[in-house]
Amino acid sequence: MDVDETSKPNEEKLLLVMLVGAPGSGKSTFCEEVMRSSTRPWVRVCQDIIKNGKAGNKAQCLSSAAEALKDGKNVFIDRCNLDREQRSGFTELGGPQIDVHAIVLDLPAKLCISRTVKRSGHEGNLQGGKAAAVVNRMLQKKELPTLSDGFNRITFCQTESDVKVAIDTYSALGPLDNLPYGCFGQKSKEAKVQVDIMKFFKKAEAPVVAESTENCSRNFTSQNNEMMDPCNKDIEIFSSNSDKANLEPMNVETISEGSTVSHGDNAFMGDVPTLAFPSISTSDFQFDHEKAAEIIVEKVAEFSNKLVNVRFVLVDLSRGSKILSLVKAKAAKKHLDPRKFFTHVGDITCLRSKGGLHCAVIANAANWRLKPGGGGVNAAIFKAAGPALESATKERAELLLPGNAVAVPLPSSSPLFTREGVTHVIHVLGPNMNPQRPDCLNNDYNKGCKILREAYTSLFETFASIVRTGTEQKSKRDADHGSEKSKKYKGSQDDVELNCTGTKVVNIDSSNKKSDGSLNKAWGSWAQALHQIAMHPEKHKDELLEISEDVVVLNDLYPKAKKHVLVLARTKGLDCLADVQNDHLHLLRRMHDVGLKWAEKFLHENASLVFRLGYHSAPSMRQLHLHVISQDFDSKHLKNKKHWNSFNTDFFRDSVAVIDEVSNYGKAILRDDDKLLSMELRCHRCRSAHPNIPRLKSHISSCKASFPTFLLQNGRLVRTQGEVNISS
DNA sequence: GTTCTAGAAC
DNA sequence: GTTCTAGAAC
Repeated sequence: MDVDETSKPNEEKLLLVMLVGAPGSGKSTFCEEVMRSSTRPWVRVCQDIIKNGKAGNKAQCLSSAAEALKDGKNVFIDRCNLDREQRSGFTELGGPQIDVHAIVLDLPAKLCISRTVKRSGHEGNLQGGKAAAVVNRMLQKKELPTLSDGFNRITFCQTESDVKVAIDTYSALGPLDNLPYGCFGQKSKEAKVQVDIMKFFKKAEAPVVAESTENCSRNFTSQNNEMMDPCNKDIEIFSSNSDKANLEPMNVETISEGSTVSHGDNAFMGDVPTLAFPSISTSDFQFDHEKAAEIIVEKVAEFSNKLVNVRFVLVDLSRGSKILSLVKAKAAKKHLDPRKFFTHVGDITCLRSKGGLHCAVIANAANWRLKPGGGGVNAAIFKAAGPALESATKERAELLLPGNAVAVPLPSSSPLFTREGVTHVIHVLGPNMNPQRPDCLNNDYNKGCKILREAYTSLFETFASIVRTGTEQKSKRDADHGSEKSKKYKGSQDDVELNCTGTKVVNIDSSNKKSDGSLNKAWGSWAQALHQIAMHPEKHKDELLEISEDVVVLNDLYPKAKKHVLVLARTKGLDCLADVQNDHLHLLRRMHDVGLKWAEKFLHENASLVFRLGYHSAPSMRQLHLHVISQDFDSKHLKNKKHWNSFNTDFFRDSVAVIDEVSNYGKAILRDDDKLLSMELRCHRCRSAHPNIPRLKSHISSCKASFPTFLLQNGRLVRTQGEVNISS
């Protein structure tokens, strides 16, 4: 308790009392209770109704408060006031005859949410699941008031009985009674945002219920509620204020074999999502250690600033490792927070069992084919993880380009999962300087450093995305998935093999087998429209925007955004992305150029649009077509989850990436996975999750967040100049 | 009661 | 791909 002696009793002073709390924390009730029994005259200034019963703004509240005080009334400021900005201005109303108090209703988020969701007809009109999202967002951004903000007295209430006491205190204040100055009500650690919010988002609830026994430790966020908010992940995780990271100090190298991470008094301390990673490219790939160490430290510094509540651990088997000592020295020099980044000597496959260090995510220095074996870390991880990792990897991707990373959720059958608590392995491929291996850069360190930076960026971003995604990445339940899948493609069960409706990521060996169309029986009658147009454009002149020898352009019949056109290849037998081979590179580039031209034309008409060009991994309509689609997704035709996810998950393959992959590997990487299309609905800008399509659409109609980094890279988005893309 | 999803038919 | 609709979710 921090009592200031300067308050004097028995002097007639007015009070300006600011309520601080999320919706549902009981601010209005507080005011009402006090006003009911107080002998002082009170005025409640409520932003939700200040404008003739409608919501007003802060300025109106300020002037209304000032007026009431001038009138000799005591004032409650009944609005959330959760951040400094919201509170600013009100303390200035205080003075010799006016004390300014704050009552912080810091009740459990769960309680606020359930109250807010339940209530109807509240003045702020925050109801239903949306309210849960709002409450969470507010609580994550909250900045508690301090005396230095200009308050004479602050009362913190963390329980309903605290609130009751405060109500009684203020109710009992007669006109001549004054309360002592200072801070009251012990404030413990920052309240955590409620995990229960997930219950408002159906999909997210499912894994918890259905897989709690099987997968309990996969959900590392269960011990870290702050990671769970699906509405505001970016703000939480990419927050730059790191004061939330209540991590215990942990010195570099204090964790070595046999040591145990202390759990301290912070419930989630022991389970801060941690990424263990080996040094990429310095072993078999013979990358220069000095340069690699520089890049590691640079990238860790960058990401540990961006990510709150996560840790990075560089792991190497040997104590005398050159790369470890280089990195340690550079990290110390750069004053990297040893709680967020440290090095560890030990086997990356036994971090918990032998090192006492729980890392939910480990990185693997993979090879481009994502195959086990070889040696070093790759062989060790595949061996330790068992065949489960191999099949799970196959399901996610079949090859990896240098500079890229791919996350693989580890099936619960894997020993790495059960023994070490590893939930994900992130395969990452760096540059290669070893002439014995593919893609040797021949000591071109300009290129090499660039790729290594990309590799770490991709690794850390993938890690961040796993942490953000929390429970949604659940392990594959091996048995039922495949059979389920074949049901979907009626009429084609017998040719599962090669066309783009095949079951999984396309097999590398399969790409050259098909092409004459004879194997392609998967297309229903309704799927032929584009094919017909491509074969006989002259019959469809009215519907077409452009006809040339190799492509035609048309408006999508059911546009999923304000602008949505298709660039349709006219090549016979080229039905989908899976059919694309090296020979089609020229066509792909041409389709991209035509698509760009149209995007630019639309941008000329409406500069606020943003376009993305790409292919569906498994299109519904026959005949290869490139989607050119504006990112507003403002369309009555966007009706269901599949519509959304087909444009906003990895199912959508950016044209630029496809061209890259085909030129490097002769084929495009496909993410033809039902799971992608049924993923929870997330805003493509701020990544917030939404329980259904109408809610999502209402959110995206006003979301102004900038696009996620990966979309800003490599020209994936097409927009008017001045809106800068990150080039990498 | 209304809203929303998801499966079947086309 | 869409439409229709039963029934689940709210």
